[in-house]
This record gives sequence, structure tokens and C-alpha cells, in this order.
Amino acid sequence: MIRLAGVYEHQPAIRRLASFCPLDPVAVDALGEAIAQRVRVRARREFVAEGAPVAGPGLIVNGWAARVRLLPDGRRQFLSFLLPGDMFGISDQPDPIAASTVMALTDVDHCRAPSARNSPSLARAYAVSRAFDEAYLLDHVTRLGRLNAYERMMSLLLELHERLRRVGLASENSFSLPLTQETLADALGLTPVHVNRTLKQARRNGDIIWQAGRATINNSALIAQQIGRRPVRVTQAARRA
Amino acid sequence: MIRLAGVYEHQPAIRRLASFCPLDPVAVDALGEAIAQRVRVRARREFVAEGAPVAGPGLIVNGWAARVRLLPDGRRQFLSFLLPGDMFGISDQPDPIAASTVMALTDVDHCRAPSARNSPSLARAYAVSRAFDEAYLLDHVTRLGRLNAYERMMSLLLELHERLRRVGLASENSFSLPLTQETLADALGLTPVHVNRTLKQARRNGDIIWQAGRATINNSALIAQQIGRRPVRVTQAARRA
DNA sequence: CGCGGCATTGAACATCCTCAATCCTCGTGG
DNA sequence: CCACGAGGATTGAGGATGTTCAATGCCGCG
Repeated sequence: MIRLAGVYEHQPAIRRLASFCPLDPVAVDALGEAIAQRVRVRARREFVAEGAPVAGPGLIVNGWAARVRLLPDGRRQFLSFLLPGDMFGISDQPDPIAASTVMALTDVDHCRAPSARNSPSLARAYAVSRAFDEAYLLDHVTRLGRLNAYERMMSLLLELHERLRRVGLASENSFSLPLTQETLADALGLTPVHVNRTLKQARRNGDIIWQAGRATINNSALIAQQIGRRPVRVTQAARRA
Repeated sequence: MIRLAGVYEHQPAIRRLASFCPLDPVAVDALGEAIAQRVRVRARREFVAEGAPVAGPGLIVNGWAARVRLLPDGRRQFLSFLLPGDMFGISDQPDPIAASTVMALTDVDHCRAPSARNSPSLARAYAVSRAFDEAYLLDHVTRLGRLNAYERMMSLLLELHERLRRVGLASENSFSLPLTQETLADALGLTPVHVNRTLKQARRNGDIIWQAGRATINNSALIAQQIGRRPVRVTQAARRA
């Protein structure tokens, strides 16, 4: 199909989809064009509202966002993080409504996801993308239901690292982590105070370093094994792009 | 399209799909035929194995099953319940592998889900079905992350009631609930002991009755409001079939 | 009658939460 | 250049929620 050239090589959205299925030129062009039309959302702004009609599928070009549920009494639960290259608002239905609010955690650039009608490879990449989203969501259910605070934290950090590596935004064992402890708490079903203590413990154990917005995981293979985590897989074929 | 006639009226799988989108005769026939080929799985048997290639999408004809994740140390988390009429193993991908194990909780009859290639209405019903599954899964994440034991319990019971009503397997405020407290515990991220105490409390409050495998929810509207639950919706159009 | 699976209960304990204070960092205005 | 203020991180003390361990009860079935 195509060996990603020039600018696209560093475009997370294209890189991620291409890692799922080699993209044909039609797809790459369509993605490049969509990305050129990206719009910016400020941190903390919500750009998809739960219950509202879905505008169509979107792509995160840059920055971090999250899908979130808000309870009437103010409690908040992050359902998943949306990293550069991730998709949101996909649906086969004719008149879908958003199943969750989507909120920018940092400044975010996003664009619409181009139709896959003229590109089988793109359609397939979308399908794999969706399968990954579902698999990570199931991991998250397990995380919240059956892991303790420490395990939840490490499990999430490992997931984020795994996903960022896929799009070239993480090194072997470290990555930019632009989240507050409060955000982490609302993702992990904990309080900010307890997140703080859990992180303190993790630092003391030498499992992680987190400073100046950058997280490092020491010995991730060992930690993954301790908490029973394996990399997410969704297809029988290739496990690495 | 078609007004469900005769035997199909009481066939949960058909009834559920038809509630999402009026089915054309081709779809009803295909479903009837698939259901005729159903196979039985004994309680406690696993009939989809996590990580194994997916055989193709399936339909629950009868009985209760659940998607489950097993941790290496024996901990268990149920990801979702599969009720009569529910689907499992759907994927757009060419070579998908199962994202989770599926286990029969009671004796279960299931069949393959017929291809939607020759029926636009069936394709649409599948799409809506999938949207519901996703929405309920997001609810479950919120349940585990941000609700306490009592809220989790009531929230799950309300969900089950809502879903069983859709397929005609629940009355106004009661339904058959063939689960053990241990199963409930593994769905709610609690211990069996605490599930028992939570149920005791709920009975004492007069919120539920649960005996001989049948659960009754008193005043479900009030309870739903107290725990901030609203019926799940996934489409702009019709809210009831 | 006795066994197996599930439900129920008590007591002690661990994990995580709440409340509240303090600290730190960084950007802004004087 | 420094004081100030705001948002986030950190810590302590006490308490609530849920767990663990172990015993007992219940009920259907062979």
C-alpha cells in the first residue's frame, strides 16, 4: 500500500490508523485533508454533549480529551481518555446521540473523520480502531471493579504508555502525562487525596517517576506481570506495525 | 414492514431487534431460521474464550450468560450480562479475536446471528443493538467507578429490568433473576458477603423483594431518581417500540 | 439422611474517604 | 523585582465503607 512519507509520519492520527491497516493513498489524502481542517478546543471545554445528536465521527489530532459521565450530584467518571490519533463519535446508526460527553483535558485539535466509503483500507482501520476502543473499555471495567488503588494506577499508566507508543508519542519507558491528580482520580474511581498517596507509594517503590508533566515507568514488564496485565490485542494477525 | 405474528411475538431475540427497527420479512425469516438451529450450553460452561478467534456474531435465544474477565489470581469481573435476545461477538473486523470470555450463567440456548447483507432493516437493528450494548457498558463503568454498593445494586437491577421489559420478560415491576449473590458480586465489584448485606438493607428499606429467583422493585421511578439513573437512549428517534 | 451449594451472620480489619490545613509553583500586576 | 492569588499537590487525623475469615443456617436432591 504505502510507506508513510514526510509530514504524515509524525501525524498521530494517520500513524495510528496505519498501524491497524496499511492505508491506501486515497485514505491518506482524505485524512490529510480532514486534519488540515482541524479546529481547536480549549482545555476544560466540552465539545460533544451527552444526549445530543452526534455530528459525525471525529479524530483527535492533538492534545488529550476524555469521555465523561456526570452524575446529578456532581460526581464524575471518566470513561476513557482520547489521545492524539484516537477517534470518537463512531456509530453505524442513522440518528445516533452521544453516549457520553467529551471534554478537552488540554487544548485539543480535532477534525472530522473522513468517510471510509472510498477506501476499504480506511474502513478496515476504523473497524480495528473501534475494536481497540472496546477492548480498552473492557479493561477499564475490570480495573474499576477488581483492582485496588495501586493496581488501578499502574494499569492505567501502562495502558496510556502502550497507546502513546503506538502513535510515536512515548519513548521506551516514559511519556508526557498532562493530567492533574484530580482527573486521574475521576478516571480511577478514587479521590484525589488517595491518588496522591498512591502515587507517593509508587514513587517510593521505584515503580514510577512523575515530574514536570512527564511520567516514567520503571520495569514496566515486571509491573504488568504483577498486576496481571497483558497488552491489548484485537486481531489474530500482526501484533505490531 | 411487519407486525410480528404468531410464534415470533414471544421470541426475545426477534422482539428485541424489532424494537430497534421494524424488521422486513427477510430479516424475520433469517432470524427464525437461525433460532431453529440453536444450540444449548449448560450453566457454568464457557462458550466463547477470550483471545480465541471469534466464530461470528451470536444471539442469545434463551437463558442468561455473561461476558467475563478472569485475572491470573482468580479474581473475576463480569463485564455485562447477556439476556435473551442479546447479541455477542459482533465485529466489523476480518479476523477478530474475542475481547472477553462468555459464560453461561443458566442453561443457555444460542444461535449464530444471521448476516444482515440482504436486509437493511436487520443491519440497522444490529447497529442499534450495538449502540445499546456500548451505552450499557458505559453505565457499568460509571457504576463501578462512582457509585457505592447500594447504588450499584439498585442501578444494576434497574438496568436488568429495563432490558428484560424490552423483550417481554418482565412485568411492570418484577422479573426473574436467576443469579447467585456471588455472581452479582463479581458484576458489581463487591464481595458476596457485602452483596448479601446490601440486599438485606434494600429489603429492609422496602426497595426490593427477591425470593425464589424473582426480583421485585418497588417504586423504581423514585429509586432511579435517587441514584441519578435515566433509561438508556441511543437514538434521536422513537424511545419505545 | 447426608451432602453440596448458596445465603446469612458476627467480629476484626483494611482500604479508601472526608475534612481541613499547608505547601508549592507559576503567572500577573504593582 | 517582589507580593499576591489561584490551582494543584501534599499531609495529617479521624471515620465510613467494604473486606476477610469463619461459623451457621437453609434447602433441594440423590
